[in-house]
Amino acid sequence: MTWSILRFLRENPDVLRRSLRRRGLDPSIVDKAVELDKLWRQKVREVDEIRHKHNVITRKIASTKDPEEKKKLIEEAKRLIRRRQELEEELKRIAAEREKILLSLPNIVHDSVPDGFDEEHNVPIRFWGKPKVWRGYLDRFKEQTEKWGFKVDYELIDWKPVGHADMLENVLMLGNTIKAAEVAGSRFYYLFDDIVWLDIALLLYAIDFMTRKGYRLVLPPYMIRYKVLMGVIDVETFKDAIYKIEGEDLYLIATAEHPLAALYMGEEIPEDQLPIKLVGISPCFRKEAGAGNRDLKGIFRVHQFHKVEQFIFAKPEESWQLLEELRENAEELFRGLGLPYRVVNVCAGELGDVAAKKYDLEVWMPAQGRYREMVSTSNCTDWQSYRLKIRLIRKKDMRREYVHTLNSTAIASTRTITAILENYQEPDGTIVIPKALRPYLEMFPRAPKEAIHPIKKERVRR
RNA sequence: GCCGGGGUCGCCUAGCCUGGUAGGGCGCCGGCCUGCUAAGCCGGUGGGGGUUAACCCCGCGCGGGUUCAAAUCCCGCCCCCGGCGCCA
Repeated sequence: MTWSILRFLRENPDVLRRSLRRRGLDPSIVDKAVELDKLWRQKVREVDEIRHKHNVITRKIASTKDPEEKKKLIEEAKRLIRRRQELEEELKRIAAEREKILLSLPNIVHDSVPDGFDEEHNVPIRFWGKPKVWRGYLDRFKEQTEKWGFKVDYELIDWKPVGHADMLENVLMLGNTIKAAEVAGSRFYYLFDDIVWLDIALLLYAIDFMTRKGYRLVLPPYMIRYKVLMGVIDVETFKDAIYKIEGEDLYLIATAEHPLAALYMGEEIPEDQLPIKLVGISPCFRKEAGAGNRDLKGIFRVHQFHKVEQFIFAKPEESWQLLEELRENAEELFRGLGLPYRVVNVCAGELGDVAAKKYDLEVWMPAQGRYREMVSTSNCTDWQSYRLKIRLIRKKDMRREYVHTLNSTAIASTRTITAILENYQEPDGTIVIPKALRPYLEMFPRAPKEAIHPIKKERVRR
């Protein structure tokens, strides 16, 4: 048994208490868990003892010829069973309670994660690019850069860029969320023509990049079972994000991360096969139940989008280095797109139960005057693999350990489109297409090549 | 969806009819032996408890049931293979 949380629970529960406090959660749950684990072990001993007695008698019955003697032994066995059943019932109850509390424990926060309970406390660790800053947002910009001790070169602009939602719907007229709301509800959309090409080109760009890096391309199931879902997410995410298929034990995936993590569930991976690096492509379906009215306009926060996802199964001793690799891959993708970004080290209170550490990559949005999340990169250590029973076998002594799982966005289509709409906007409403995407548009005669132009009123067609 | 066959240790397989401590092969790990990496021999190779020793419990797709005793018999579910039906 090498699940990190259980090990600490028995050997050094203070580590767990500290981790929970840093997340802003009540550490007393650790005491309950320690108590239950002890009680469980004691009950296991009791039950095992009586099972042993019963087994001894049962074996004796098999080898006893004398019918009188046999009858006596069977009576004896029946008596033991009654006693055993009571104890087993008790054990079952305790085991279920223990299991429940163990599975409710969030991952152990890594030492390098900053303190804090909201995104104000996320710590920027790196800035890249030359953001376009509208004069009116200069103070805000400095608040998000210089306050953290970073001197970020920027381009001051006098015109205020149009927001991505207006750009899409009213300037380019290549999106229709009004009709989509009638048809499916808010946070849905119709996209047309050049924006669809852009969506496809972004996905191809990310797939091309990741597979060149040696990541294996995967198209996973878009629906998964409940038990798989519970292996990869916490209860909060479940409530906020997950759509259920009526009448079936199936749930729409919120990200390819979930079916990718489950690719090796219940399996044992020889350590020399690790790390296993995957790049998945899939639609993502999210309820956004906790979002309220945030980002209600446009396609920044929507119920469905396409995403290319990085995923790694790793040996524990390699996972922290691989987290940096995933982050670097995401950064390279966004540098390639020429979108100015910063990377933040997400604070303990904003991590979510699954991750031990998380980086967000946020792109500067000129029309909002804010850096907004485009990518999330997490090391989930053994939190998912314990639940999904994904282990590695050490070559030296055949010992089994839980693998570490890591995931990161490569490109999320609609969100990246919003970033392009604001960052590549010209004063006249033209959107210049990032050079990195052009190879993926060239092959299609009707796809845009260098720019997307505002549609003139008389040509509008929906 | 219906009918039939199947799911046993990392992989392959025996055991199931006829209930009585799950056996063999491969691979892997450790050791022995041989002047060499071959062959051979011995042990180990699922989970849990345990003074981590001895030992014990659990484990044959999952969950129930019958029985002193279930891989084995019965019921439900999941998955795989074949046939029929349906279908892009």
